[in-house]
Amino acid sequence: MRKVREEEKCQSCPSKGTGIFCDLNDADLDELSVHKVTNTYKKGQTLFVQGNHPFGLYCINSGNIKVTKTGPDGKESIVRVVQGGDVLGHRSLFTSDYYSATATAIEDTKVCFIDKKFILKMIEEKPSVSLHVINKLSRDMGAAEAKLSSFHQKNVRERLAELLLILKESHGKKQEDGSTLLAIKLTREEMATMIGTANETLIRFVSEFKDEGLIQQSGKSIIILDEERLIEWANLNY
Amino acid sequence: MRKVREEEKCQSCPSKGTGIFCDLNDADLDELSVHKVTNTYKKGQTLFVQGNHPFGLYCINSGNIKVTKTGPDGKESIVRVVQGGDVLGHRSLFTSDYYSATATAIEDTKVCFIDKKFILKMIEEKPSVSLHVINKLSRDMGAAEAKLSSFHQKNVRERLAELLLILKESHGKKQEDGSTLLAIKLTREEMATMIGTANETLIRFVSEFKDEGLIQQSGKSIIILDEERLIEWANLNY
DNA sequence: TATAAAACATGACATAGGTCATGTAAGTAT
DNA sequence: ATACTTACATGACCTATGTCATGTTTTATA
Repeated sequence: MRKVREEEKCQSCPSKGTGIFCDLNDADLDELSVHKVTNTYKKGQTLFVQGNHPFGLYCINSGNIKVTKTGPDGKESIVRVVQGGDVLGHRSLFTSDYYSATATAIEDTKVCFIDKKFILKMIEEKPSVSLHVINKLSRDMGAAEAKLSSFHQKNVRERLAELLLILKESHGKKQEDGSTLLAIKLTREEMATMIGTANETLIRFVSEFKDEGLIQQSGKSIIILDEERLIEWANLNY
Repeated sequence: MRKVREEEKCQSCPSKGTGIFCDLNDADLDELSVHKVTNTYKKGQTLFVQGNHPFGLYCINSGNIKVTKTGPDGKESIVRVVQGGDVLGHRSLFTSDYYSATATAIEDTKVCFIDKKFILKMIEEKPSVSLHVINKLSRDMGAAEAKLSSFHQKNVRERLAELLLILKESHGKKQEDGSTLLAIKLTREEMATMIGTANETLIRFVSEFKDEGLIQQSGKSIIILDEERLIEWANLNY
């Protein structure tokens, strides 16, 4: 068995408890450790590109990554954001299609890569892994369909409030003063593409929310001050 | 073992070859037959309702079913259409959430119901089943994300062209004269909610497409006359 | 530190498409 | 066959939001 440095073992992965491999025992994790390689990506670097052929699964150790689709005119939309503990590239892997989206690091990230053959073997042999994959896909699918109906049923202001609440769930860090810091650095342009609007429009509403004391900025990040009122504005489904 | 009428066995299901159970052997199918019940739903009847608790998996034998999300104001959006051979209700089942959408028959349908316990056992024991579920979810997810980016990158006319092409893939029946009948009866209202627009707006563009000779109507259904030009108008990603 | 390049911000203006009103056609039930 | 409901269709109008222009601030780079 290949020698794996202690700090590169899956056992010491900070995302160990949350990912699709969280139910594996030590022996299985050892085997997994051997069949993966760990890479780092700096902000702006791409993990894979729309149209290319998949050859394995990405397992995020740390850092945020955006998944974008590029239209025929070159316009980019963020369809999903993944973070430490998530897997990435599973969709195209299991349909053996080309990647239908591009994954780009939005900050420095550490990512493990597991080759296709091994992950498929894992799926076949370890029900817990496939159940976790199904679970992950189901959740992502739920989020995607929720966004879809929002497009039809909500205006930009409501969708922005909703986005901020979603980011709070996924990236929120509670501060001492009770407010919540969104630990993800997105440009306004990027946020705009997440809710399908123009960046000028998004900026206007962000400013409105600031003026109304719902949010505030800390450098590039956003702090949520008044979640209650944000929930009201979001006009959530229930 | 419970007695199952021959015509209710999964072996004689018209969707047998396409669904998530397509790789099972006769013995497994026999067991599955015992653990399911077959129901029929008339047009307009609901299989399950947003907010309710899931207790099993629906496996569509025949007929089209719409999956809708209802907003806080009561407005309905179709997020997906499922047809014979598809499964339904798997998402909420595996996340053990409440149903996040409502499923309604848009024509008379025949549907099998498999209880939760048994389907989870199946997933654990039959890797082929879980792989097919993963595959199905991955495809649905791909479709959902494609729609998401369309919302941002395309206008209503383009989205309508795209919708017609998608329906052609899923429900198209080639005619002798080379045209393609969409074998699904959707109201204009329903089509409108599928692409996130108002029904008046949708009707205008459908009329435009008719005037331009791209499509024609056969009662409630649509016939695609000129796919080539429709593809051009859809402005597809590739 | 200076300079270039992104990102943020705001005003002016244009327009796609939503809303409302009204009418016709086509199913569905009595 | 007649009434009634639901779907389709089209015009008039309005508004949310996209686009363009311009300026400022922040961040990256030489």
